[in-house]
Amino acid sequence: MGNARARNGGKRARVTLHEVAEEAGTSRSTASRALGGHGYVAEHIRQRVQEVADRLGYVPDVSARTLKGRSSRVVGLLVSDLRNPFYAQLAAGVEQTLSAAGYQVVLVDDHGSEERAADGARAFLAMRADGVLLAPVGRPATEVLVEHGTPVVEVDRRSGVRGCDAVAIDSESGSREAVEHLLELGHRDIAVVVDETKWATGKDRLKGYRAALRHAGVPYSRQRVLDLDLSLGPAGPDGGERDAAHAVAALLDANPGATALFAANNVVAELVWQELKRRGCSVPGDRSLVSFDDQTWMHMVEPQLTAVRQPVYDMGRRAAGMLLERVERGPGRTETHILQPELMVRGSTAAPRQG
Amino acid sequence: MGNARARNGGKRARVTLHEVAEEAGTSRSTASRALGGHGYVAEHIRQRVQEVADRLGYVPDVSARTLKGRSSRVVGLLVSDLRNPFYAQLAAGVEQTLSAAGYQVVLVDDHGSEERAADGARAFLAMRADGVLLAPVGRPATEVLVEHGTPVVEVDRRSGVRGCDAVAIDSESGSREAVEHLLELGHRDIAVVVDETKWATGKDRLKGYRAALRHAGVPYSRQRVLDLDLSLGPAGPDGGERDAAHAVAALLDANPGATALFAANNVVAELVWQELKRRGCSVPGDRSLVSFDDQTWMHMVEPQLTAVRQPVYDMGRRAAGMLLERVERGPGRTETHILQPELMVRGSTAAPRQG
DNA sequence: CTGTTAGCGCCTTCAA
DNA sequence: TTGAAGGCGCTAACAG
Repeated sequence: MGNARARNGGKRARVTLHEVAEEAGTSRSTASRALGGHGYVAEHIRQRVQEVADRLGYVPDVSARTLKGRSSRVVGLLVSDLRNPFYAQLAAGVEQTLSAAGYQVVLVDDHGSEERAADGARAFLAMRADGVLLAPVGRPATEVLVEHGTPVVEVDRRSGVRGCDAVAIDSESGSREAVEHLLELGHRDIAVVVDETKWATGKDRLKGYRAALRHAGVPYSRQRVLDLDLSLGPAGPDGGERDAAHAVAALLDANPGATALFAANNVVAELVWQELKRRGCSVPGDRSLVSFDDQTWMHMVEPQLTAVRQPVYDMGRRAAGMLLERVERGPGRTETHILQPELMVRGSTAAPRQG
Repeated sequence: MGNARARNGGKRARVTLHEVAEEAGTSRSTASRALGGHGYVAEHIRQRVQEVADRLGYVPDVSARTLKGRSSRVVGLLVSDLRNPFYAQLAAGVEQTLSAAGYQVVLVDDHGSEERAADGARAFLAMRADGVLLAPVGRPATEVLVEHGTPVVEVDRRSGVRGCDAVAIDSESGSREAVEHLLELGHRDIAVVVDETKWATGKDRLKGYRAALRHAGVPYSRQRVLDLDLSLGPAGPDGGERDAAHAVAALLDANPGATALFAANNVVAELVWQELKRRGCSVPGDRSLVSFDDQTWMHMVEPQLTAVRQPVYDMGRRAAGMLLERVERGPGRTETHILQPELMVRGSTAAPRQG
């Protein structure tokens, strides 16, 4: 079936609508209508054309279609690190919704680099993407797209650029809840490891941490805060991870009295967990640990980690859905959907020893 | 910078080469040459055109370029489940290599469905993708592509379709090594959980298991084999997982004497591990466990899992590299690269109790 | 109901 | 060194 004649080593010209029409004995327009299902076409003609197309293995050329002015049926997706399960789940959700709607997903991984993100945005523009979903790293990418009138939905993070929709998780309340849980258990000296506090989710998570402390009347101390910059670290393989591990160790050394730790994302949580394990620190005996973002390993380790669960896959689906709506409906009031995370209390948190 | 005049709510026509040429006072051809850097153009003209293009926020239209006959600079990537860290890593490696070479990656997740894979393949064809990377699910997808002369590199699995390159991990020797490790420890009753033995990697992994047994003179029994079909399970969320968990439980019940378990991929390993934990079975005390495919959680749990490590990210990079070569060089003898996995012996395997 | 015509935006001969 | 012309494959008017 579909025996496209495979000649001269597979580099033969593709079957075009012209050939299908010729073979079916009609004009190209008629053939186009027949295959596209628009306009009037005699049923027997429609069938004949369809049959010829199948026999010849005809596949319409989207570039021609796109050029002609219709939509490209392409959506760009820009994430920061596919190896991070968070982004993988996000991408999976996005792909799911988009492919169900007949869109193609063009994937770009910016590795946390603003320039790569902007390059990706330009590539989407060049492809005439109908819309773009991105977890912003700086403003340029979003700016370029919005300026050119491409619908954008920001996911997880927000660049602050006006004119785009967004879907995010309530980082502040999620982390506040996590820290309040620790406070309720009696912890007063709570250290925190964040990634990129200057903007993005890290900022809000730190805010939530501070809010919880303030609310409980516990003084805030910068010394308890470690701000990593994982995504922007040295390009070398694991170059940044080493440094990060050292930094975590230093944080623990500097805060021997800290009875609890709050890790602001899954990567950071892994680092902290490894370091605690490495130094034989018992959890939750010596220190309690909470993570923001719940990943597989967290409920497989012993003790299981208390974590703030984010509906990541759903967030991806949701964002893709918003984008499709925007693409259909055209410009209008932009919206931001905030999803609520959920604290999963498990074994890694308990009352401090000498509480 | 790049102040593309954002008019009428962002749906204005894009800046075209025509406008750039007009604004710069040249013909379109000259403008094209100036921006493309081909052919003769007076230097001052080139600069002026460039400047105008930047000012107007001109972005060349790839559909037009593609239509004109040049390459689309698009590569298709078809995987079976982005939420599986294996595929996420693979995709990350692919994206890395491809984007560095200036290609765009179109991502399709087929969820293990042959039809969706074939649909994806047709979409790649329609986009005139320069090449496609895929972890095959059945033959149709690869067939369609190869018939139409699109270069294909199969990754991890092989469809058996002739005319495409491939990169895979030596599943048979990897699993053989894993099982030999168990045999050396003194295990004789080794149960195995595989995914999709009928073809794909599961088949080879089972082969490796049998080869190891045969070599050691240990009889093979079908009763010790559980063949799951995770990817083809019911579409519903976790519908398949439930059944799978029960099946694993049944396997354990049916083989109370099994002192060791071999899980043929990371998903299966997770199921097995969960079930062992659920029934309070001590590892490696009561049962040893080895996994094929080493994922993060395996060296975070206690005891750490002995696992066959696959260079997944590298496999992705490698496959993408092969594809680019094939795209450049054109048709020729197809190649298959087999990468060697590595057994990481850790705490989940030990001599059987009454050995 | 069907065919003719006219581009979409770009690049690439071919003349000038 | 530059411009004019043609066409990639498709579709949307508009006649017939």
